[in-house]
Parts: sequence; C-alpha cells; structure tokens
Amino acid sequence: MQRTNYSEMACSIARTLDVIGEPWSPLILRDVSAGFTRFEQIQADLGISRKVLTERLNHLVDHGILERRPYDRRPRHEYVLTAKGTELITLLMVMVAWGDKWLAGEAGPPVLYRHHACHEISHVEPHCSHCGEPMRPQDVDVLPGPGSAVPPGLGTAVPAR
Amino acid sequence: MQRTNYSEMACSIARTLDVIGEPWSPLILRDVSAGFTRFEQIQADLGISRKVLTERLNHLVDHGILERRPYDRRPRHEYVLTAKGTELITLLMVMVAWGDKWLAGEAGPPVLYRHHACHEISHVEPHCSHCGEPMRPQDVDVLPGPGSAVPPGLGTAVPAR
DNA sequence: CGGCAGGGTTCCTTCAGGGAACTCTGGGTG
DNA sequence: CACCCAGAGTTCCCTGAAGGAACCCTGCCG
Repeated sequence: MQRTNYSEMACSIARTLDVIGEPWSPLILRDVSAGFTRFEQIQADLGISRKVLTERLNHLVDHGILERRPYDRRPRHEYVLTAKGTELITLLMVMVAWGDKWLAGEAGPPVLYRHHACHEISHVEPHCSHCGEPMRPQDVDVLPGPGSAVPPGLGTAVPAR
Repeated sequence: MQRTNYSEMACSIARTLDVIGEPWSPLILRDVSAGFTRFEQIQADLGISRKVLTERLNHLVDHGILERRPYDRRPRHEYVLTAKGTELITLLMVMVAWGDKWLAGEAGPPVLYRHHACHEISHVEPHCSHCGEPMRPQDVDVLPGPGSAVPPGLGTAVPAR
C-alpha cells in the first residue's frame, strides 16, 4: 500500500495508529483478548492471510503490545497481552460501545459486558480522570501541550492530539 | 488493497472499523473536529493524496459521520460532524490518552484537554455507564448478546465484540 | 474575458493484501 | 527407524488500493 507512516507526526492519535492502525490489527487484539492466542486459532477465526497475520503479530510484538511465549518444546508459541496491550483493549471497548449504539440495528449488540463492580450489563463511557464526571468531546478545551510541534508563542489551535 | 470488508461480521469492533478503519479516516476526523473543515485545509494539513481524501470524505458522509454543507454559491462545501460523528471523537480521545501514556516519551503530550466541569488538565478514563465506577478490560465479563451469530444454546465464549 | 481558487477527477506507478503452496521443527506411531 | 502430523511460518504470484502529479469544472472578480 506504500502507506504513509504517521509516527513522525506530533500527534498521539497518529502514533497510536502507527501501532494498531493497520488493517486487521484491532481484530487480532480482540481475538487474543478473547482467548484465541495461537497463530492457527487467529488465522482460522479471522480468515486472514497467513502472511499478513505473521506481519501483524511481529509488529505488535515489536511494539510491546503482545508477548510471544513458548508453550511446548517444539517451536510453538502463544501470544499474550502485555500491560501496554491490555490498556489498548479499552479502545476496543469504546469501539464496541459506539458500534452497539449506532450500527447494531434490530438484532442488538453481538456481545454484552457485565461489570464486576455492579454486576450489571453496561458499557463504557468516558469520564474525567481528575473529577470523575463525564468527559465528552464537547466537554473539553483542547490546548497545545509540551510535546506540541508548535514553538511556544506561535499558533493557537493545533490539529495535533 | 482488496481489503476484506468486515461489515458482515457480527462484531461491533469490525463494524466500527468498516466506518473509520481505513487509513487516514481517524486523522480526517481529528482535523474536522479541530476546525479544519474544508477539503483544501485537510489536504494541506495531512499531506494526503487528493484522490484518497475524496474517497474518505464520501465514505464518511455516506455513513452519516460527516455532513457536507455548502458555504458559498459556488460549489464550495465544508464538512461538519454529525451527532454520530461527534461521538466517534470520544474514540480519538481514548487513543490520545493511550498514546500520551505509552508513546509520547520525553517531550510529553502534544495536546492537553481541559475539562469544563473541573477546569483541570486531565484525560479520559473508561467508566461504567451504569454505576460510574472505572470499567477496564479486566473489570468485565464478556457474554454473548442478542445480536450474536451463535445460535442460543451453542457455544460459550465468543470472539465477537 | 482572462484569471483564480476551491474542490474534485484522471492517469500512471508502486507496493501491500489475498490466497495457495511450500517448508521447517520436533514429537508420536507402527 | 521411517513415516506422518500439526503448528507456525515463508514464498510466490496476482490484484487492487495508496501516492503523486496533472488536468478539469464552476462561478466570482477585476
């Protein structure tokens, strides 16, 4: 695809996409977090080409999202989420919440989450890490941060995120 | 790319990826939400090919994420987020939180969010829509839902999400 | 009426994804 | 010991999507 690589952009969205933005990567993470941890399992479940699966798994291991772990004396491994990878699953849960709301249609959500704390079926909602109140896009001001590419004193609104 | 289209999967992650999973789409949404609402602005900011930008914008309009709105009697439009699209920005905010934590490095986050409710610089955190407590991946059980592809009575854990 | 700017379209080239066949490793079976 | 097998890749060819540059179309403006 000769795809542009986003990693040079001063933008956390672009950087995150560099890690999991390639086709299939989020679905691979979904499978691993659902307990499909081996090459053959993931390949059969997704119907992805073996070549691409190899590439994606290596990429995710290189970026510290997955860990390759042998489970036999033969060259057999399974892939497990690291702490960094587990936190990415949150992103998938947000995608689920949005997809359930806007795309599920008549049939309803394909899966449900039951929250351990309250034992209720629910979904994730973004809250403020400081005060705990809801924090939607319209609830925030966006300001340039220390890692912004804009030299201090120049510019106002920045597209970087 | 002859990319497999995910929309047939009974999975809200796959369906969401069908809408914004293509390369550049999240960055286009970022730009629109940051106030870069016109073709030329987005094209200049991202350095994306005009052809691909046209395709992506049409796709996002078709899926009800963006609305094309004329701003002149000449054929000039700008793109604005719909309600459906605005809720997707939440996804970007979660990507920012993850990218800031794991990828920003020495320089620190490129942008900061100030929450209107508490006026503090903070970031989003997933909470339970029911009880309001934190809801991380390890805080939930995943159960098949009504839209699951698995017929009732069969199967246990489902990879669908 | 010629220029111009926004917003696309067209065309060509290159490289990534799909898919199938092949390989490599080391245990199990007769 | 020879053969088979399963998991996990690797190789190869084909197609189609991304990059990039050039071209086009519309309607205001001097």
